[in-house]
Amino acid sequence: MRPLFHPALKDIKPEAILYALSDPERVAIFVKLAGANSGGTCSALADLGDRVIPKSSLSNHFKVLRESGLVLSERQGVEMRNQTRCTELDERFPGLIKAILTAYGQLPGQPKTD
Amino acid sequence: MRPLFHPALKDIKPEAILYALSDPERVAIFVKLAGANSGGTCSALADLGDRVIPKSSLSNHFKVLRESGLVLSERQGVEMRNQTRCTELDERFPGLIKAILTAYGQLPGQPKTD
DNA sequence: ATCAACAGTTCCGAATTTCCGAACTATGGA
DNA sequence: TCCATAGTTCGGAAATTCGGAACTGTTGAT
Repeated sequence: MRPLFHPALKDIKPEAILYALSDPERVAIFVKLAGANSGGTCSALADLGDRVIPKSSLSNHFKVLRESGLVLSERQGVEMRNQTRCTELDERFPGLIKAILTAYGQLPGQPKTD
Repeated sequence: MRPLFHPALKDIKPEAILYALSDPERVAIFVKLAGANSGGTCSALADLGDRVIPKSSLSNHFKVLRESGLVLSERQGVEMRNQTRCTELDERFPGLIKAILTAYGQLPGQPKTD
């Protein structure tokens, strides 16, 4: 297994962020991670309620999230610990993540007003 | 030629906005439109400096921008007048467009601090 | 040490999407 | 009417996405 790639903060591209978050499944995953109710493992995030994401697809989603700079993944024993890079990201792209999650009506702790 | 489709404000989906603006060429077009230095016609926006977008591709870009709700197009004689729907959009998704354009370092009248 | 179980990745083929040249359509002017 | 211009649609090659099956790496049990 080749080592997981994470871009340095300065190398994070807005187009990659927008692309990654233009898929509602990935948004759902990212939001759950940001909420951090789960342990941040992949399999804990597979269940979307209406559908269970196949694991190869899930692995792909995480790859996209990771390589866009949205998520940090590190192996911990047999499983993968994932966390968002929100704090860093907000430094590089102020307000971006918040505005996106708000648009999706998914900003944690903020009820949908829609 | 079938009539051009524009979504109603309430039907605009964040995923469509993000997808549309995850392509740097479309962002460049959108920024030029927002700046409105050009007349807003398609052909006036084809020249990106480093490359001229082929017209079928340009037409496709406008379709994506239009159907995502970012742009309003109306025929005026032989040409097409395009304008952004920024004001409406900011009502529906507060701060989103601004945050995205800032991330791209392309907010009109705002120099890149990068 | 070997084996089994499990989390996640990689491989690869089918289906979908993107890209763009060529053909086409609509409008206005000579 | 015929031509020029602005943009759309068509169609096929190339690239991307999706997901099942096979694989890898780690842990725990025997």
